[in-house]
Amino acid sequence: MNSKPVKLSDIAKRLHYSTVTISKALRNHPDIAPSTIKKIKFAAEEMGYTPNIIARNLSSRKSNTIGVVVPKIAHFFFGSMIEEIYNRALEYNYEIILTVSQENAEREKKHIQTLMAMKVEGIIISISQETKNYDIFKLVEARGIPIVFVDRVPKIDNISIVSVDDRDGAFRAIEHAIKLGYKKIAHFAGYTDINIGRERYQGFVDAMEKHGLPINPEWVCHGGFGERFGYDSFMKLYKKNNLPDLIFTVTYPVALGVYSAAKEVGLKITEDIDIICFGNAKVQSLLSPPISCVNQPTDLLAKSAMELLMSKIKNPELVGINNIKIPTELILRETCITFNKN
Amino acid sequence: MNSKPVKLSDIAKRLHYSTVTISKALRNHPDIAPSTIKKIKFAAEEMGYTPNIIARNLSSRKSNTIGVVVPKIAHFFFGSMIEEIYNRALEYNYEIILTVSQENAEREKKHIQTLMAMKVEGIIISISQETKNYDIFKLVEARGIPIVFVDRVPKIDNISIVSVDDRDGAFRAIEHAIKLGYKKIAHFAGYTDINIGRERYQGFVDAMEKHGLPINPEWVCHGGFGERFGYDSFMKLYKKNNLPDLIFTVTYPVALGVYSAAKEVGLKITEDIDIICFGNAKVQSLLSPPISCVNQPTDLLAKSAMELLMSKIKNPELVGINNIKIPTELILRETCITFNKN
DNA sequence: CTGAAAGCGCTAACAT
DNA sequence: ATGTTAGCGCTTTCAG
Repeated sequence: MNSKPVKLSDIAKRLHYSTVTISKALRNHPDIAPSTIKKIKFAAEEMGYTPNIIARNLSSRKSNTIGVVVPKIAHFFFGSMIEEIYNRALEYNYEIILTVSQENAEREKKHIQTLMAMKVEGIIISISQETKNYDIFKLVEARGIPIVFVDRVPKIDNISIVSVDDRDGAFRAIEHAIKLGYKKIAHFAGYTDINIGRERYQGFVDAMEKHGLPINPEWVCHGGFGERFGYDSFMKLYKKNNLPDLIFTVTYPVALGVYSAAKEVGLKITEDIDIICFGNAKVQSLLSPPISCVNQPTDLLAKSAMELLMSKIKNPELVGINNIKIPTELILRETCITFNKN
Repeated sequence: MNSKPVKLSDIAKRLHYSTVTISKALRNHPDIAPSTIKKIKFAAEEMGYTPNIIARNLSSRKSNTIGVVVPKIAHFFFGSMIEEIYNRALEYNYEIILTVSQENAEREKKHIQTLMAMKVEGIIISISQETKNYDIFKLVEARGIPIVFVDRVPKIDNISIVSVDDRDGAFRAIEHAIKLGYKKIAHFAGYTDINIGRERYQGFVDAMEKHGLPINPEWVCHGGFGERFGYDSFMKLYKKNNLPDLIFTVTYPVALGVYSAAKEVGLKITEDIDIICFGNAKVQSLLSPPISCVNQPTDLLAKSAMELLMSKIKNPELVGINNIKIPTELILRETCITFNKN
């Protein structure tokens, strides 16, 4: 074992061709006669040739690779998006280098630098919840590397964005609740530094204002996008004996946190306190009660992001549409479907 | 914009050093005087130097990269494992190339070939549920590329494996159920071609036999590791009016499918039919009722796999321990905790 | 259709 | 402590 890899020159020697011919034949270059292509491919196969992609990339100045940066993996939303990005990449015949920031701005920056060093041809990124310095993104652009922001995007002009219509989605959820009769509505809002937090909060505000409802500052909580935040926020209000009738959470994990907390203190969701959230998950319908939500189609997000990135890679000059909004959909299950408080 | 990247020679020219000196300085090579290192690093930073990893890898014949192949991403078990692998890689200062087989043997093979072509220094893989031809794995070994199999492993001798003690875990779950009083126990077993299916099934059989319980062939279902399989299997038994008292599912997603199906036909879990599963998920405790399960510590699995792979990379000759069994843990929640049938 | 020459950007080995 | 030489394995001109 440990046979050293066969290279082009080995095949060339064996077949009495030049390495160039072998190289071209293996890539189906029209220069080469079909018959020789067949012969060469056969020999390559037989000899167990594996191309050295590193050498190829260096030589061709093309990596055929795109970089992806996400805050998390073990999270349904990102998991599905990544999966779909991988599926698309396969179609485009591109490799993916996936990196995970773990919601950490510094790691994120380091990953982006690595991706640049690896000469990725483009980047798809969903920024971390704590990213505030956008210099690195500008640097990427300055280097001429196309970058597409998905879902969580920085506030910079003239960048390519693929996102869900957060504001509208939140608005519709809240308006739906208000029409049901809800007035005491809380919003566990995450971070408003970042677009998804900001926009969803805005949608919430829009709906409340449109219907002349006051916003109770104590019921607008900030702090994160994960379960922990949902749990803590709920407990805070609970301990103050200041629970609303309905909680609108900025993400699905936050809602999960609320479920945990409610369960812990013995409060029944729907009867004692109702909930609706932004974001979806397959298991959501198995929660008890199944939660109603604003669905974000991850497949469409991923698909659009890939398409946009590819078109930017193909036509660096072309500007075109660079802010794609994917519509959301209000999925009603068993929460927030009737108002049954006092 | 689109300034072409600065390279070593650019810095060399500016500072009147050779490229070699620059190269060494940037890598903190002891050859270079600390003062020059500082000077060079400063200039590099100022000029916005980014190393070309592709060139570096080609030249040094070392990619500093390890390849990972998993069947799925949007699945709690794999998601957490991947996340942990990424965390570890960061510590070891290695890059990860993650690929997803989507439970497809052909894709898996293609990915492995790509990883080899990318000159990864090692591979961590959890094989697809339909992988039956193991030639490619032998080829990897023959090429001298260390490979570690995690959780889902092929049946080949003398390979490095990190897995949970599936048989024992399943045995304990079933024995627990039997002691509660359960006798009519079904097993939704997935595929027994693959180790996890085979071993868990064996554990089930062991426990049943030990306690002299008959195994009803109609209650041992095969077909997959996902929700669909759980749903379908349940429905099949339901329609035949042949439901057991307890279902033991081979994975967590399969249990999810059972929950869905039971809900759909109006059967209450625990009261009408009870369940326990292999595998865990964060949201599991939020299922209603929270499911009891055999927990597989993903962090430990990932950690051990990385450690094992790293030691194989460092010492290619060294054999040492190459079959690591991680113990499981029976987590009792609200299913399968009392026997309350007729 | 095929091949010879040159070089991608970097690093290892060996001078100096 | 710094530089010279050579080459990683491939692809891109450009000749023939």
